[in-house]
Amino acid sequence: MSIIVNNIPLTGTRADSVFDQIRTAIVRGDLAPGSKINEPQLSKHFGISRGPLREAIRRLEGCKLVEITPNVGARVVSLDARQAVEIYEIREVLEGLACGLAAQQATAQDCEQLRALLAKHEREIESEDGKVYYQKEGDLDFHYLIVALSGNARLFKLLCDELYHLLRLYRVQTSSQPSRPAQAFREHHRIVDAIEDGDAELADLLMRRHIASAKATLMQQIDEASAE
Amino acid sequence: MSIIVNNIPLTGTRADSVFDQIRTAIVRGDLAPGSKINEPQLSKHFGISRGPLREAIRRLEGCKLVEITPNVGARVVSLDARQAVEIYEIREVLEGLACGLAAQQATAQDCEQLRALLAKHEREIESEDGKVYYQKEGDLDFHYLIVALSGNARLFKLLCDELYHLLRLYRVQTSSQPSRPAQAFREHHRIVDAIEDGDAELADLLMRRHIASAKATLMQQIDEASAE
DNA sequence: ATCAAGATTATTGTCTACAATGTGCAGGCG
DNA sequence: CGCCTGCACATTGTAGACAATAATCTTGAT
Repeated sequence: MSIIVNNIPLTGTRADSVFDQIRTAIVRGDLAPGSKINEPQLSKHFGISRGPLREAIRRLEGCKLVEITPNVGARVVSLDARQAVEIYEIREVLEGLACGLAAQQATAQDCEQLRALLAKHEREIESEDGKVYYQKEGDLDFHYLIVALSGNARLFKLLCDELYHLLRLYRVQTSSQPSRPAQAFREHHRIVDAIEDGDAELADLLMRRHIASAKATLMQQIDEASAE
Repeated sequence: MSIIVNNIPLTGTRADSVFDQIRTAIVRGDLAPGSKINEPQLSKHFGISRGPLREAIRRLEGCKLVEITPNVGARVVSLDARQAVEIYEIREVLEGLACGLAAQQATAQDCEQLRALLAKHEREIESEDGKVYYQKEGDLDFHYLIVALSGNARLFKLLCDELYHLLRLYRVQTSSQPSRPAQAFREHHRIVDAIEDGDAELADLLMRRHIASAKATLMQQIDEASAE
């Protein structure tokens, strides 16, 4: 008899389930960055023993979401601005690559899907105060889809299973809300244009610029913070 | 009282030690790609219980060196040519980034170190049949140093703790020996030239080309193999 | 003879208990 | 008064035993 959550049967082990739950808790900010992970306490909270919990923690270490010190324990990672910039530098080139590959391989149907996604975002922006919503969820959708279209499975895992979680953690940690949604929306359209044209070089360039903008915004915030 | 091996005190836990040993065994080919990891057997071999061993395996999963199927077990990853190309695509842009950053930040002393490394490689090539040696060890040294000079710690970890191990695994798996050492040597020199000039854009470009050449060689081998 | 169903074995998943290490506090000494 | 020492506690690391699941083998029927 397997447990059912959200109509999805949990096929995995307890360790897998707890891994997911802790990861979500971390990226949502429920577990404060830098806070210590207490094994007896957490195992009691999830109703499992320390064995599977420790396995889950090791997997979280693989995702770079916790840092383990031997004989001391694990702590939730705390990203400073410098590290966030490092991640943006990496993301910039990786998503540029993904976008270029997507431009080479995307079918007409794929492009349609991209357009549909942008249209959906536009409706959301125009209706309710979608500005917050857009960059928070919609932006991610867009980037996910492009990376998926790249056809490079390892690239997808690297970006979607690791880097995006880390960036989300940073945003929650710093309570930074995404800015410039209107401009981002225009940039997204141009990126899709390039993909439709099969212009890999341009798609690469535009995506890099798109992310470089976000990086620049971040670095600007850092400068302002350090100025005062 | 801590155990001493090779004059280096083993500060970590048994799980850490076993993690290192298994990782080495995998990338050296001692554990065949695709082979199943038997927990009772391995734990007996290392003289530890299954608990720490399982933690080590979870960490190996984080490095992408093993794949775990719930209730079935872990297997050493087996990379096919397509996956190797995916890794090269990623490596290409990441090392391009690293090289560009290195060009921006390298001091005169850093450049000296790079030159010294190349000189050492040259001696090794000229003396014994260094052609094999060069690309096998020396090439890695060169790339390690450049990535270190980038100043991006996360990039260093990503490349040196993950991707390089995977590529080494692939080389062992396919028994592919590195080719074109002389050309690679020239390319290395030009890359250092660009770094010395602080020309980030050129350094980025040259490093990308350098790795793209290796990628092309790989893809050519794939084509030849599929042609017959 | 082949396939399927059941039983058996092996392996993974989990739990509990114990050992080893780190942490914090109290008391004594300079 | 401050600092060091040593004990007590908490937490992490490890081991072994048990439960659950998958893999294998046997057996029987068609």
